[in-house]
Amino acid sequence: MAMLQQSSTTERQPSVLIVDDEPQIVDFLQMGFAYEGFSVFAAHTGPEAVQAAAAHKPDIIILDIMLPGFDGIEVTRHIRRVHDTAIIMLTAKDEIDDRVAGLDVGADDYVTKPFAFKELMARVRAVLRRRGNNIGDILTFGGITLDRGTRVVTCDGQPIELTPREFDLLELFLLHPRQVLTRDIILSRVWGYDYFGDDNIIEVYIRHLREKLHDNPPQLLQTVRGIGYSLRG
Amino acid sequence: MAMLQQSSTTERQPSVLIVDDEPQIVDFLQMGFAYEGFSVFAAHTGPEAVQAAAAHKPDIIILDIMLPGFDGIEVTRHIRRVHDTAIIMLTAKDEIDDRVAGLDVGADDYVTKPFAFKELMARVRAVLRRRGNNIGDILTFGGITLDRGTRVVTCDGQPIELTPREFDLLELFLLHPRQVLTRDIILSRVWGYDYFGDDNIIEVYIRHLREKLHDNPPQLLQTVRGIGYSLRG
DNA sequence: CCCTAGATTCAGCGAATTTTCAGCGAGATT
DNA sequence: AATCTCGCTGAAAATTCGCTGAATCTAGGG
Repeated sequence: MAMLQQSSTTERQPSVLIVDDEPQIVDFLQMGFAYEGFSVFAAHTGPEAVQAAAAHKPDIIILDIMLPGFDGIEVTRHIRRVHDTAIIMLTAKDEIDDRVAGLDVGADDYVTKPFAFKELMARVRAVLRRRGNNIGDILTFGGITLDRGTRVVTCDGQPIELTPREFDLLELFLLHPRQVLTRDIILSRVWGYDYFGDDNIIEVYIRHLREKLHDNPPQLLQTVRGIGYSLRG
Repeated sequence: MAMLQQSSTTERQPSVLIVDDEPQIVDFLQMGFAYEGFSVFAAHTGPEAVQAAAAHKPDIIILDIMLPGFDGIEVTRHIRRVHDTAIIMLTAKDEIDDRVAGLDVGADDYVTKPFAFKELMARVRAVLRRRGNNIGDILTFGGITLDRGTRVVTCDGQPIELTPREFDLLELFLLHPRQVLTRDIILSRVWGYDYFGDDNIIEVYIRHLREKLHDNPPQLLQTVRGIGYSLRG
């Protein structure tokens, strides 16, 4: 899959430390967070995690509660002793008892495996927001403002009502302004990698956005014939 | 001196200024206050504190009495000369003599280190309440008032009877006004991490709240289709 | 044991949203 | 200019989603 470059207009890059002994999970999360504009650190064991937390002081830590030898609860205790980083725990469904302990120790939230990345991300934002760190919560470009917390979108100061799909699509463009997003990428990011429908759906939704953003003739959302679309000033 | 308080119809986030030269303490408090819904400012030195107090006019200041160079007592004098902000002093156990001086200068209360955050928070609420500013204990938004201490809720001045679940749900929304709360987050915050029931339960309780708050058609508790709900003006 | 308040489940309805589709027209290619 | 590709458009069809009213379940108090 093609790589996307993160917008350089973002204020500060938030950072995340991912701790899990399963490489698959780490990879999966790494891609997701990188895509969302986080700088990503990873650790596979408890001691590594504690060390990485101290070294990098990430904004948030995603921590599997089940780590061999030195589990998530221990790790949380160690980290919290030194630095107050936001922590979200990952737990399997059948480790419910562990969750309670996790929250007692001071995790800010927990997510049960299996989970959708989107949900994890929503919780990450909620936790960061609660701690007064609403990094990357508001996206702006050329008169458009999109608030991921309140889901309010404005165009030249006027609030705009968007459906969920429209919102996701616009969010994608705002995350990558000026870049040309191919149809493939748009489909997989907004409709999911397992979408098998007609790709005319993109044209339909681009039209909806253009209408609602009064982008006629198209200036903001430009067509790149044969490739895809691009958000320009 | 009249407090510079905003109109009571506005939902207002209480604010706190934390002044300590130990980053660990600052971080610890920051986390706690943010979690309790305060907006948090921090300063590490006396001059910084005076400046921040003037700039942000926080509802309350948590002030370590021992600051290098320019100590808490000086800071209190400076601040009090300009603005009548509530102040709680932090003192180490072996600086007890300082307490007297601290209270003379006009701190509203003091807490000795080490302390439990819960205790500090209780004193903060007490001080704010004593000053007729029971922010943080009482959540309000758009005509709704919710007292976390007495669990009394009023809507446009009229008391409203809520069941425990209804109360918890409304409290969650009042803690995050304007934010869109996803169904997942609502479920886990109000029903707990181990709730695996039907998520239609949320709709049922939203309906109850809307009825009791006379929110019909829905304005306060708005549906965000496909995502969740949001408390708006 | 019954009664009650509260919590939860459930199925059907209607509206909002998503998806499909066929025809049209602008650009590109020859 | 003829042809072809690809994106645009309007509208219909399919689907999802939240709302509702009522039934069921549960725990606690009399």
